[in-house]
Formats: sequence, C-alpha cells, structure tokens
Amino acid sequence: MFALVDCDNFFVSCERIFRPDLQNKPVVVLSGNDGCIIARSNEAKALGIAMAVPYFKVKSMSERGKVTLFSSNIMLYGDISRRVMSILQDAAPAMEVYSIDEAFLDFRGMPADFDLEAHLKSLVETVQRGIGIPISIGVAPTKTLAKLAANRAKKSTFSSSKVYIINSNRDSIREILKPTPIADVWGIGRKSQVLLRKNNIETCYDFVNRSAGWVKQAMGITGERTWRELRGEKAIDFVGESDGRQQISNSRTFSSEIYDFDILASSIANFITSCVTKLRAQNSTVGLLTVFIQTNRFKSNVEYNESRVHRFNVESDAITEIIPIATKLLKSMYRVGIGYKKGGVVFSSLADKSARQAVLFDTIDRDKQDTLMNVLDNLNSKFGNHTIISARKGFDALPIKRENLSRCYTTSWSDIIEVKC
DNA sequence: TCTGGGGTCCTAGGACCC
DNA sequence: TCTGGGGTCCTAGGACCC
Repeated sequence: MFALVDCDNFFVSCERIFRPDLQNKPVVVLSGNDGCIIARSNEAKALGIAMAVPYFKVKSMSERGKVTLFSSNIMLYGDISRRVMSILQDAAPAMEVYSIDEAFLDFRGMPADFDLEAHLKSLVETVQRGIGIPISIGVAPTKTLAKLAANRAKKSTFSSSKVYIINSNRDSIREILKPTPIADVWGIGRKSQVLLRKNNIETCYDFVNRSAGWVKQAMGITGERTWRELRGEKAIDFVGESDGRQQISNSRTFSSEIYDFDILASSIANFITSCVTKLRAQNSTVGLLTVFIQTNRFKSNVEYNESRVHRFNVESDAITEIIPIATKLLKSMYRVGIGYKKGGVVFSSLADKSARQAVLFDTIDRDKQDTLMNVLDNLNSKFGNHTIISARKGFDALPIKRENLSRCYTTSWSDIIEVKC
C-alpha cells in the first residue's frame, strides 16, 4: 500500500505556528510580490475566497479585519517542510517527497499483522505535537487512489481521524469511485474535464467503465495510466531517492514595467545567481540556458514574449561564465521603448558534474574557474549569501513587494521568537 | 493602480543517419 | 524512367501539478 501525507493548508499552518491567535480564523498567504492568493485556511475558503485570486480583490476584506494576510515567507515554509519530512522519513521504509507539503510513503511488503492505520494515526499526532502542522493521510494500492483518499481524510464527513484507507479489493474501490467527480482526480486537468464531460463522463465510475482503448485514444498514455490507477492497478512508479532536479528555473513578475536594459540585465543576473546556487548544491552542470522576457499579459496592446537559448559546448556551473552569456542573449531580444513585466531564466539539460567530459579546444581553464567558484561559495556560506556577487547582479535593483511578511522565526537569529515572562 | 513561480512528463515534427 | 524506410536525437509546446 501507498500512503500520501498532505499538510493541511500548509503555508497558512506555518504562519499559525507562531500566531496561535489565528487558529480558527480566516487567513491567506500571498504569492511573491503580493500578487495573488496561494494558500487559504478553511475559514478563508468558507468566505468564498478562491485560489489564485489577485490580491487587490481581497485587500478590502483584510482592511475591514475579516481576513489576515501574509506575504510568502518561503524561507520559513522550506524550513518547516524539512522538519516535517524528516519525521515522515522515519515512519516508513521508503519516502518520495512530492512537493513542499506532500510526500508519498511506501508500505509495500509490510508483515500481515502490521497495523498500518494505528501507525498512521500516531504519525498524525507526532507531527502535530512536534511541529504544530496538521496533516491528513490517504492510503490505497495506487498513488492516484491515495491522493483521492487523502482528500477524503481532510473532510470530516468522511473521516474524523485524518487517516482514510481505500482497501485493495475491487468492490470497496468501486464504492469510492461511484460518487467522486472526475475533476477531483490527480492528473485530470481542465482540458481533460471538458473532453470527458463532452463524452458524458462525470464521475470516476463513469470513467473506469470506458474501455482502455477509448481512454488511450482520447487522452494518450497519461490518461490511460490514470485510468488503470483508478481501477487499482499500479501504473505510476514510486520514485525512491530523488536524483536531483531535471530543470532549474527562476523568474519574476516585476512590480512595475521595466524599460531600462541595465535594470533588466541586473535582474536576469539575479535569476542566474539563484539558479547557479541550486545547481551547485546538487552537483550538476547546465547544458542549456534559456532567457525570456515578457510584456504584461493582461494588457491588450503590444504583446512581446521572447526567449533565447544557448547550448553550452562544455556544461558549466560557473556564474562568471553564465551571466555574460545570459546578458548577450538578453541584448539580442531587448527592444527600446518596450516595458517588460516579467523575466526569467531556465537551466535544462542538467548533467552530473563529475561526468563532465574534457573537450579539445576548450577555451576556458576549467580548473581555474572551479577554484574561483569554490572560493565564492565558501565566502558566501561563511559571511552570508550576498557577500560577494557578480558586478552585473548589482544591489537591490528590484525590491520585491512584501508588505505583510512574517518573521523568519526558524532560520534567522535576529527574528527568533521572543518569550515574555 | 494591482493578476505567482517552480516543476514534471509526453508528443509531434524536423534533422540527420545509414 | 526509377527516388526507401526505419531509427534516434532534439526541440517546442501542451497539459498538468502544487
């Protein structure tokens, strides 16, 4: 059996750890730049606040004191996530971290007398008491069914214990599928919903009763996989240890439109710096670099979305090499007089650094470059992240809008929580 | 006035090879 | 005159997820 552990309203729950007075009150968390809503407490959902709603639509509610807003505090959420995951890790033979607030646990091959339900109920307690984060757990023979089970675990109408189990036998799976709307299924997005509705498929039960051939023809092999998983047949693998990301990217919507090349170039350099940090942390090199800039997509006048790609002859992880290339790419698509609202970079074709091949006629001294990068890494880890940065990166070129930021309680000494006695 | 960011996987079509 | 076909790799774009 597989278990899916899901933290309830994760970002909101993180904020509540340090603001227990907000328990049972409407709370939302905003995206970067305070753009739109990315997490809601149950009370906020009950007020009718939808996901991804732009900030200005709820601003007045917060001013009237109806709902409490937070800017995202990603440092804090990442740290809390690591703590939760480390408890989960010890609770199962294998774990796959699926996102910042979700993980699959693999309980296949447990002895027949193992009481999984009791074990998971106590896990819910442990995480709540140890970290202060409420979690829900769904258990089923496939990952897709485990996702459905976790949704039920969250709802008190189905579960009072926050653990919901779907057994492997056919009839009990069938009972679950009958009333469940197909739109609730992991892997069925907007496009597929439209297609299925056109074919009179409303529930999971309608869906699994179609033939495999029909599903494959209409929805491709991903659709067929979902179909098999819903019938209780494992079609999506459990991925044990993750071997690092396939792709690393960084992008931002700017708080206002940018016309100036140097400011644009300095934010691109910022994106590169952040990607390189992640790249080096997983000991990879980048083979393909994409730089893109876009105008405001909510304005109907000129639309200008451009991207440029650079393929490295020798994969690189050196900021000193990548930033000038990115700047050149930017220069080739930049137009005077256009206001850019968003920009970003994508690193793909990542490779293992130790596997880098020496290339004849390589114009760069790789050993020297590595030495320099290592010095930079060491200085930055010793004295703080922005001690030494590339000149192009600049300082504070674009302050991010975060008007309702909570403190970095767990990752920054100056923000550590104070206790009044 | 104000509208997120970071990912994965799959597919179709072009280039190229023998 | 007659003008293949299969395999692989790459890339852009779509769909989906949290």
